[in-house]
Amino acid sequence: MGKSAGSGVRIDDVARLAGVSMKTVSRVFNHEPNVRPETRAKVEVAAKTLNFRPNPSARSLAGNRSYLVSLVYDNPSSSYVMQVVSGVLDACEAAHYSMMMRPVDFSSRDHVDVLTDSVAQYAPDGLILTPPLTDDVALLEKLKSLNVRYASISPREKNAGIGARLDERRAVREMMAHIVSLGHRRIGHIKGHRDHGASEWRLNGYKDGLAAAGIEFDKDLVLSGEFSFESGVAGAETLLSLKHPPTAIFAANDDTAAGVMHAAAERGVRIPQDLSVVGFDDLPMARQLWPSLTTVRQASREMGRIAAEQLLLSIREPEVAGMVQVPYELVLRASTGPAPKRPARSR
Amino acid sequence: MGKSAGSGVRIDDVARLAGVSMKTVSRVFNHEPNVRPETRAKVEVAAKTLNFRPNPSARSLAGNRSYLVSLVYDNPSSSYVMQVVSGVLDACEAAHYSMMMRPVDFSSRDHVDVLTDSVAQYAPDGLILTPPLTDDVALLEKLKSLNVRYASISPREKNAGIGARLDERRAVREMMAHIVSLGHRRIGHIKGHRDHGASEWRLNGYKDGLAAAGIEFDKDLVLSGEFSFESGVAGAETLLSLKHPPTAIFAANDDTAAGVMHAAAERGVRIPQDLSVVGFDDLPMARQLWPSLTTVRQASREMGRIAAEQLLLSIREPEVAGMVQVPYELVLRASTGPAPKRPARSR
DNA sequence: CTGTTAGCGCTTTCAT
DNA sequence: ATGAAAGCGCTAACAG
Repeated sequence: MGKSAGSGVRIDDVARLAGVSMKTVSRVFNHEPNVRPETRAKVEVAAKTLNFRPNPSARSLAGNRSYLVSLVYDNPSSSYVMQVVSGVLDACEAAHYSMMMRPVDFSSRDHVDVLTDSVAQYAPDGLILTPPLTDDVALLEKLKSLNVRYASISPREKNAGIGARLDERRAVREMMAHIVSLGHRRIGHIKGHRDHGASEWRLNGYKDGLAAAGIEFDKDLVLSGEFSFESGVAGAETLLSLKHPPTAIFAANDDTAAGVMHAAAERGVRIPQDLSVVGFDDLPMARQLWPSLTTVRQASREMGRIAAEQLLLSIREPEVAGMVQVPYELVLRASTGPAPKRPARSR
Repeated sequence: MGKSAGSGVRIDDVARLAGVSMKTVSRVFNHEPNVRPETRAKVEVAAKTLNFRPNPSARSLAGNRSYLVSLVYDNPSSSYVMQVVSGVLDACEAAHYSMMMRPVDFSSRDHVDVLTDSVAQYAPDGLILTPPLTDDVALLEKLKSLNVRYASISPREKNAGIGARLDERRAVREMMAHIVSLGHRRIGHIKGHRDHGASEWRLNGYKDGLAAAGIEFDKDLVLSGEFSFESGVAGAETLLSLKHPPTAIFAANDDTAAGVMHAAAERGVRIPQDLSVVGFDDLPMARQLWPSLTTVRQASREMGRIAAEQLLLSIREPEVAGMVQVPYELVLRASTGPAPKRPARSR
């Protein structure tokens, strides 16, 4: 009950059993060089026999590092974050690190202080930043000045550093090619939240897709949004009320696409007969919508794992850590179909 | 960069400035009694001036406790867990504790060992258990034998202990009364996962509701499920294929309800004109389905916070901590309506 | 009510 | 390649 060590086994017990010094055991457990393989083996056997587990507090105190990674996120209810959590945990467990959760309200004025305090208090060995915190220049400056290491998931190009990203622009361009191949020429887009780099990449992918098909960009078909269900509803209502409404809508993410489908259903616009809808993310809900949603799969767990791996790697070998490209995948489901002869009309 | 203490201020710096001993500072920071109010004030001023933050590792090591709470959960992608996370963090921050995430695969054979290992390694001062781990008798026994404290969220009656729960049976009974008041007499139910106490409570609430309305229980209208979208689809397909299909379906949770709506849409069964659908949980998606889902709101964040509070309370005053009832709320939306003259039929 | 002393279990530094 | 001793920053046990 709250005993600091689960088992009462300490490092000198292991040392005694293995017939070496404490320091040697320590070396083995920290993967330090300068230990003869046979010595290492002896120690490992002894440790296993006694079921030794180094006490994290003692380790941190003596070693002056916390073996702690802090996952910094903004949206506290999203299932996206849970995916990332799983990935970060995967990496941490493998490296005998632990992870703490650090929610931070991006829109609040003092969010930099909140994070700074948290860093001061827990002294994590590094942070994992998720969007849009990855692009908060004030925050990044602060972290640099404090010499706090961090890895980013899907940061904007200019803030790259180390972490994991995905070529969203290219993914969307490919998806657009698919839509075009179904015969669509009037394709609407509802943008993501302006704080997110993803919004820009996806918009650019949309433009690329139009250009590749020789379709002129029509600003009336592009509406602002914020990655939310509500903005999908609002955007779809506007688009479907146009004199020449689009026959397909690319929503900046799955939540927005769900909103589009909601609005369409309410007006009696059939999907995909009257209107094709595309999202981005491939949340679990994408399969569950009716009709199921065509979207781009973003492997968030994978990205969490990779970002954490790069972070931990950067502690040992700062030079080799970097920004890793993660593959995407187009998931074609039932919300897309051939362009109708006549554009969508409310009934 | 991974310095153990954010600021280099230590307890004896504070002691010196306040003109007291280290131990007195320690007393103040741990809310121990036997400190004169004015001494306490002096210390607090000094600490604030120096911006002192106790080093967690040193605290844990010397105090033989970790100031750590472990959140144990099974479903690693659910947004339910994220809600609970937020609540637990709220409580932990207030008490200067930290939280670790401990995913555990309930269906895996060695999940008790996984958890035991985690406890041995990190020595959390307590665990927060979420369903269905709350009712894993082997696990609970193990924890008791190891003297590991825990609080449970929505455990079965017999495993109660301390934590937070909600009167789900009564909530469902009330919801059933609402459905009955709309004129429905043939009401189907798709059950939850059999490992979860919630499945039983919700089934019992369903039966209570029928009994209260003088409707005879019909076992053909009750199907097994597992809290998943898929089981909602399957259940609805069976129910809607019945010779006398129900005019309303109470799904054991929102995911299942989403599946029911999906299956209904596919068959051209209109909601709520032909079929009323009810869920349980009030996930964000409940608002986003079309039509929006009538359901029971379960305040998961609140429950997480309360469970953590009770856990922390039980460390200081084991006698006063207990199982706290959290209120529910019926959320009536668009998926329920008057019973049709004739039962739902596929078109 | 307050202070002194002796560790907590590990890693560091510096020898060897 | 290995070891001995000296702490890391805090709290427990005991004094006063």
